[in-house]
Amino acid sequence: MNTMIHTRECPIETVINVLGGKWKPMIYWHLIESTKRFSDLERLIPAVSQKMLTQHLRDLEKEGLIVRTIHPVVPPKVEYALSDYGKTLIPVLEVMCAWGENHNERKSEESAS
Amino acid sequence: MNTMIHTRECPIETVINVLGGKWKPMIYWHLIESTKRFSDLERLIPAVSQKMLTQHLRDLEKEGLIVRTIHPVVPPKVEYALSDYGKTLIPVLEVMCAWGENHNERKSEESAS
DNA sequence: TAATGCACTAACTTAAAAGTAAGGGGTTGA
DNA sequence: TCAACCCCTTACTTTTAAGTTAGTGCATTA
Repeated sequence: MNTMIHTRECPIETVINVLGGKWKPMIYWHLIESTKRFSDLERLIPAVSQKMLTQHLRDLEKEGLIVRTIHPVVPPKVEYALSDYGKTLIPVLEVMCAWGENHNERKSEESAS
Repeated sequence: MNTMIHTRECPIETVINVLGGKWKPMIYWHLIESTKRFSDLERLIPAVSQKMLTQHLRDLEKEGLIVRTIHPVVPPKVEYALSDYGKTLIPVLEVMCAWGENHNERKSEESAS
């Protein structure tokens, strides 16, 4: 029995915090397709710095969305994959994605007035 | 015919940008319930500063999610309401909310180990 | 007469996020 | 021998977001 106080954040903000880094949606997106190595992600997202890539991968790992597997070989091989739990975000992403696409449509139409 | 280049952002990021201010989810949330005045929102979200409230309301208005109605009376009366378009975000919010709640559950369980 | 409510705006400061640059350590290939 | 690969870490700077404080103008209320 714990009597801890649940000062839970707003669940919308939770989602935004989990995916809210500048590169997190893109990292997550690539991992939906398949397991990727650090260097794969660097190639797929050329504009991200190593520092930010590391940091965001750590964040996603802490949230339990991805799993980091180190293969003790030389040169080092580290693989990142969505966890089973991480996959539960996919339908959320799909809904967000659909709305976001529509919104982008809308905005490019209005700018083409 | 316009030949503009569509450098559209990732639709996930679109949603995050639209809702991504510190107080935007909460503002939006209160407006789902009903139309609110500026001072109503101040009362409902005591921690927000007037500056940030104004700024976020302007952002949401620019995105077309909310409508600002000025009643030319003294003292001034300004009402904020979700637009019809803004209401299309509700189901997205619901999906995000469900996942976020579950995630918060999960995290408070693991911290109660 | 003085304070309060309303819906802001502007100038400034602080905090958080992201970017930049350099290094490390062991191994293979040229 | 020397660079390249791999997966980072650290220290530092820049950029962006958010917070703080003060002020506006008119009208009602105390």
